[in-house]
Amino acid sequence: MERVGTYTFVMSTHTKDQSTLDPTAALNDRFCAAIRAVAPDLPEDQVLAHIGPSRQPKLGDFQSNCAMPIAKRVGMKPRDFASKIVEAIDVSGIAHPLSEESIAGPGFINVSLLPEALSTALDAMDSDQLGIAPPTERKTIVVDVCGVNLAKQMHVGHLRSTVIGDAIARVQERLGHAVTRQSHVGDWGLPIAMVVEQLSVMEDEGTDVSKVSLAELNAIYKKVQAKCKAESRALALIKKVGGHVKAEIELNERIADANAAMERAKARLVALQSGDERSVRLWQIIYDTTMTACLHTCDRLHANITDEHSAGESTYRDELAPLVQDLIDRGIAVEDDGALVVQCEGIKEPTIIRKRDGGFLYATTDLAAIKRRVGKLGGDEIVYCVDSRQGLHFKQVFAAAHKAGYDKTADGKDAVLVHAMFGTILGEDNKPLKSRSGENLNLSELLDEAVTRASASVAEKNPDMPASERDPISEAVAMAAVKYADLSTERIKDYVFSFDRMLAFEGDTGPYLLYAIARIKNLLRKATDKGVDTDAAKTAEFSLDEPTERAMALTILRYPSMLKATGENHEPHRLCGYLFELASLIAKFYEQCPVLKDGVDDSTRDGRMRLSMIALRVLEDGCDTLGIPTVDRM
RNA sequence: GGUCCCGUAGCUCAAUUGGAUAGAGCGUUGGCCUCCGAAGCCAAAGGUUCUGCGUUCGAAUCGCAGCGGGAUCGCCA
Repeated sequence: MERVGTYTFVMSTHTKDQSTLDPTAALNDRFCAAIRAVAPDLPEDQVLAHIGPSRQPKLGDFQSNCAMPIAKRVGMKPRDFASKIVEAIDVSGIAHPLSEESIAGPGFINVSLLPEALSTALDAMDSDQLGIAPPTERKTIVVDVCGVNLAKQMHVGHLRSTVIGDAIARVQERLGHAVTRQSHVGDWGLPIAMVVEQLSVMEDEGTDVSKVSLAELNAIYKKVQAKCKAESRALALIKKVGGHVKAEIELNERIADANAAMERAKARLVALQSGDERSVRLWQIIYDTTMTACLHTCDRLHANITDEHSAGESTYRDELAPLVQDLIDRGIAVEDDGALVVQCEGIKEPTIIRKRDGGFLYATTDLAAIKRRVGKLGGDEIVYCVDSRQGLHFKQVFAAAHKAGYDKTADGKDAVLVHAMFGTILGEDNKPLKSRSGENLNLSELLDEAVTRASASVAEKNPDMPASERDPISEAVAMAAVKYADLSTERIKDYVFSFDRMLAFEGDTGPYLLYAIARIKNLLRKATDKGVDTDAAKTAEFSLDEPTERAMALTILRYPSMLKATGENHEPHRLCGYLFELASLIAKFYEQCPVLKDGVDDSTRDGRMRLSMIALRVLEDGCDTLGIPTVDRM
């Protein structure tokens, strides 16, 4: 076994290792051997074959770009070097023999697979794992997802963290890593204390606060938030400009009210944090009400986020003081203008971990979270799927954690800390998506509208379908549409939310993927109805004569490396793009390569059925890996 | 002002991590349903990849400068 370039493979031909049957790995093997023969003095770490799918399908199935970089190293012209490679290489059993005609442009070497190599590779991939081998090194990856706040309904801002975060986690799971999701619930700050305070007032007035809904809590949250917000800036302005005395008195009264409310909230926070029984009971009501609704929405979104993944800020409460003390003791945290801060190299802004009044902050909790995630949870890599606006915050926290050594894993390595940031969801006006009144858009209402729209389309396409069958389909189609729209663009970019586009059911959308799946499933049902032995087709010889069939086969073979690339930088949009490409090929195949129609001989029929079945499985596996629900018919 | 992110077809987005003639979808124009689902397929038109310089066999991609847009910058979370 040796590791060359980016591929690990086995030389022996008699073992049934899947990697030997993967044409990319096999070609890599042969090219590297040829490179060594032509340039024996080349250092081993520069023996790179650069094999990839062909950029020009007319010229071949694969290409090697090895000639250009290596030719320079050995002082040859790229085309001359390519000629030597073509002369020296042995591609027997894999590809058509190479010649001068295989070389194009500055030195690209085009390779066309032998039909039997293609079907052998497909055959090797036709297993439960679809060609995805266990990782050479199984890592523990902690993914920070969702992150709702207590007493607040989920809004569009939580959509991306939940959908992308879950997809990132699923991809790593699919690649064979141990994944732990963590939802950093905002359950411990002053805002929550304000709501607790308000609930206690309501309870005193005779309200049964255990029956308060999340919507009501949300309203209370907004109300108390506004109440406590001192309008000192406005007052200063009036004083400066010289406003009416009456207005000034009125404003002063409001500020006094606000200050009083703030004082009560602070007192309540102290009571809550010191374990006051009534405060804790009221807090628990808020927690349960919020989380029940949140987890329901996650479930609806097919995001695998459950109670066990919730790790609220409150769970760190006993860890904060010792952590801060540790940082003081080791001289990592220093006092600055009354506050306690950590200064990190290369970052001008200090990370504040304790306020002048002794209170802890967002960064303090996140430091404790890193410590727990690396230490107790054993994370080798911690991925934060959080809004890009928190870029500086995570840069600071990561640097501070590193300075303190909280990122040291059990075997002494530094855990990889990644902020997998995402952009804002915009409205059609290119501004952050808000409701007409300027508030955050409620997520479950947004999903409801998607379902309503999907349902109308499903009903239109299937007038005779009973509602009992239509409803779950509409739900799945709507979620697929919303999720695909969120996942299919580069996550760092903002994107414009458009029901019309994502649910138009045309083109590059979630429903298009579902449609491709539904059509093949229908085809297989039809086959069974016609009395075709579908089990026999599962082991039939693949039909690969048509260009579309070959293209499908080559695309299917790319699945494992595509998944790997998706996991590398946590970029679900790569997998989306691939699945759309595969679905497009399926649609083309469906038009051009009849399976059950008259005039198709049995072996072609079975060979096409087998190709369809494996394509279907890749598509379903891909959707599942992204957390996109699928349907049998639509 | 400092820092970070973004700038690709009329619109919304890709581009296998530096590779060949920059690709899709929507929209536009024109074809294809007595034939496995037309939520589909085929074809056409549409580009100075914001600008300039640089790095090299080769740049949308890397570097520098500028322009335009967004975010963020000590006691909220």
